Amino acid sequence: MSERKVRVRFAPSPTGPLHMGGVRTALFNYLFAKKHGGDFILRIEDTDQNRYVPGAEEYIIESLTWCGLNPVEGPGIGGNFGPYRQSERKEIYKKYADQLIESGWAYYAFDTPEEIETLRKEAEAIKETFSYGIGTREQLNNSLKLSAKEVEDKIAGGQAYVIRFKMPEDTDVTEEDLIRGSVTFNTTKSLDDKVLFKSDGMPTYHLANVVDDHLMEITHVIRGEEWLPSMPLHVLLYKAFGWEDTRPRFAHLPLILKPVGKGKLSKRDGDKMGFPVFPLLWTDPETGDISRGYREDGYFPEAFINLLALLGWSPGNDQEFFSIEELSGLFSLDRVVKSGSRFDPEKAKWFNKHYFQQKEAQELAQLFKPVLEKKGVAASDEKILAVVSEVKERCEFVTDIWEQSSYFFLAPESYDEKTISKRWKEDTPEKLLAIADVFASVSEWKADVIKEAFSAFMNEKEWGFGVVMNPLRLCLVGGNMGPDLFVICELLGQEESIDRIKTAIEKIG
RNA sequence: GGCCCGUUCGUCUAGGGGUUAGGACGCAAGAUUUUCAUUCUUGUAGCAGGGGUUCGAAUCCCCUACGGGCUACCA
Repeated sequence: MSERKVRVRFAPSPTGPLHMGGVRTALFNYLFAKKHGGDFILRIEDTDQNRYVPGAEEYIIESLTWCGLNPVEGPGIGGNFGPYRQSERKEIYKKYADQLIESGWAYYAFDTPEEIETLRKEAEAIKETFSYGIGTREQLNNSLKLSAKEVEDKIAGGQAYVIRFKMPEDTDVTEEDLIRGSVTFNTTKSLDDKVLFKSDGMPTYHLANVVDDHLMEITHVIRGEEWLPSMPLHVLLYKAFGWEDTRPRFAHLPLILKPVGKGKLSKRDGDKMGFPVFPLLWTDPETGDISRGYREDGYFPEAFINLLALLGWSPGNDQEFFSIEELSGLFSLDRVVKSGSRFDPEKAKWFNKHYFQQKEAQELAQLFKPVLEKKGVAASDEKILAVVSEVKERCEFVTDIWEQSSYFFLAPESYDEKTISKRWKEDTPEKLLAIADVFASVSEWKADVIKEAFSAFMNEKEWGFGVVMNPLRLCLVGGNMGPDLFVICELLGQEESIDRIKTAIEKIG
């Protein structure tokens, strides 16, 4: 078993957009595969036809692509173990279910959903929980109780049935989870007879997952903690099939929790607190509801991956920034924490800021151009690059650039009230007019030249720099923000700078 | 309710018998920037509680509390 090539799979179900927790599961699978020179496989678990959501599968694939988590096998990619959509493997499962019936590990059950619902309600009424399994199955409508002839007749007669796993009694199932260590479940205490094969001819997750993992030669099942309770069922299923020698090992990842309050991270949290919980923007095909995405919110995929990697895993030292290649070399399951991690949107932003600052102004300028176009602003590439270079360090996202730089492209329409009341004195207009004259006399419109002329004039007049520069900034920018004032002047151009001074004096008075 | 998993600063985490319990985000203060932001420096704050084991527990064991997950012909 140890010499087998590592093969792991990410197996989402296309019931909606992929949650960031799902992306992290994909990431950890991917990293584990890379670390061990193995294969990362995508398998679509669409055995529930009722929950199929159009576009979800495409969304999943696009998300993985954006993150750089490319499977080597999967739908649309191919591979020697396909098909990779469970709905297309439908014929495969029945024979395995039958095999379990023959070997006595499973049985037919004819109870209707309504009958079971009634049982459940009755149990609830006396504050108990109905469980189909040890202790109740002998009283129910199934092949354990019925004669072989009765069962045959029912099936021949077209009566709907389900195939259930026959949970062995009072057995301790112990499994070494790669993250949590030894975990034990007692069958009688905690396991019921799960449906393996549904009346619609499709397998349930439990059967399909075990059969496919076996057939696809999966060596490690790395999935969310919500699957931990069904691990003993899966272990028993491998045993029932006689696949124990080649069966995968399990690793259950801790969950990602809400930033505040109780429970695991959900779509609602993002809406409420203003951060994305999905990698990409998603429009619900039924309701038209829009969920924001990391990509559309301006996150870089490398930042998204980096922050996800550190949610539940750490390298054991103080390093915070990792490329996906680095992660691939460093990752190991025994450094995954056991406890759930609360998601911190603030730290997520900080990660993006790091990658943003890391980028060359040239690249950022390219990303900023479409924003300008959308605003209907025309500017030369040289100017855009110069502006981006100047404001870059005050931004965390590409989307911040406009907020920090709009005044380079558009003259201010209003002036910050607080700055006016604080900086605009009675003699301010006359001083600024004098400065405008100085500006007009500058022969070479360069930041250092302007500064020199300005300083010489200021010294001559013995005016305080602060009392002039702050209102001057207000005229040019509209507020008290931005880079060096003379750099702003240079980028604005001589005429525009002077115009803005005059306009501001008119408007503010 | 039952079963299972977990618990180190507000948050993410390091630390696995002897540590001044380390780092990061956030927050606060100072420096620099004649603005704002950046940057830098410093500070802030934690082993859930109780019992053991031990010369010595954040570290090992038990109990309690709390948190989380599961409990479908959903994945």
